[in-house]
Amino acid sequence: MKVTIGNPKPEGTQENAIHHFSDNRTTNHYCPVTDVIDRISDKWSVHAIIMLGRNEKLRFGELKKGIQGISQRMLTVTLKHLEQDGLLTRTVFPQIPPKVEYQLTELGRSLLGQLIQLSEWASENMNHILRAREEHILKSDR
Amino acid sequence: MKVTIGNPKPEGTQENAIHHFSDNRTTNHYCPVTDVIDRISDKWSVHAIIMLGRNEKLRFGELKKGIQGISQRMLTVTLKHLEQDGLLTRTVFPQIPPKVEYQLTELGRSLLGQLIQLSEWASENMNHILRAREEHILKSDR
DNA sequence: CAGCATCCCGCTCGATACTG
DNA sequence: CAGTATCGAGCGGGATGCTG
Repeated sequence: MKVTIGNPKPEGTQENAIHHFSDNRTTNHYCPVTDVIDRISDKWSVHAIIMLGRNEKLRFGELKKGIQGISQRMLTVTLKHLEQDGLLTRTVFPQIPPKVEYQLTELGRSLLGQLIQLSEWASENMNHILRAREEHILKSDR
Repeated sequence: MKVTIGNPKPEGTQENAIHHFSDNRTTNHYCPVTDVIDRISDKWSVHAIIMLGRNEKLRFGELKKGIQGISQRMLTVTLKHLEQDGLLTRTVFPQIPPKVEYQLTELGRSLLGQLIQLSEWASENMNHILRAREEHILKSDR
């Protein structure tokens, strides 16, 4: 597997960490930001990370109960992805009935920090967005 | 339209801005974080915001060229959403041929700041994630 | 309890054609 | 140039049933 990190076509000046990232799948170039966005963009992943941020260790069933509305299938898939990305650990206790515990890694907690930042921004700015939406509805009515 | 901001079921203690947010669509409760995640999670929205963060003002065609791989349809939809949310402004110049300019609002630039944070985190931690993935591949091979 | 396998519906999105 | 309108394939993800 061969990857190139950074901007495929470095046109213009870019002072900060913003890359012009293109789709990782349709091109043979690779960009980190797209990848993280892909993870953040998965609603269930975010839910799972936040749950584990608040509880340290959780079992499969506990996560299922906590993440309201998630299907068993999606929880399985989500946890598998997060484990593959090294964001959480999966510990199996070989006993009957089986017991599996999930826990954020250091990397996972690091990402959690970012999500908290994001949620704080959301809380602070949501009223702006809601107002903008309502104004738009009014505008389209007349 | 009636919305309630915050946690539908305030179980346990939550010290910071993390809400246990449920799906805005399947429930009649509303939570700001889910809404912002929905926006962030839209890959094309992120591309558009970053493009406009680097260029101040852009026309439709310029955005289409800059955001590699986006279809004309999705660009239209994306820009409409972002405008409705008050993240960018759309200025029409009544002339032939028509000319439309898009520009981030203050709110949009504020969100851009968050995205930059995120991209910096991604750049710093991406190698961790990549390594985790490769190790997982090796593990599944044997 | 903690999953995996399968089926299948619905929505997203790309492709295409047309307009002011 | 900057869109709108329509259609159809693809697949994300829910429901269900079965295992160790």
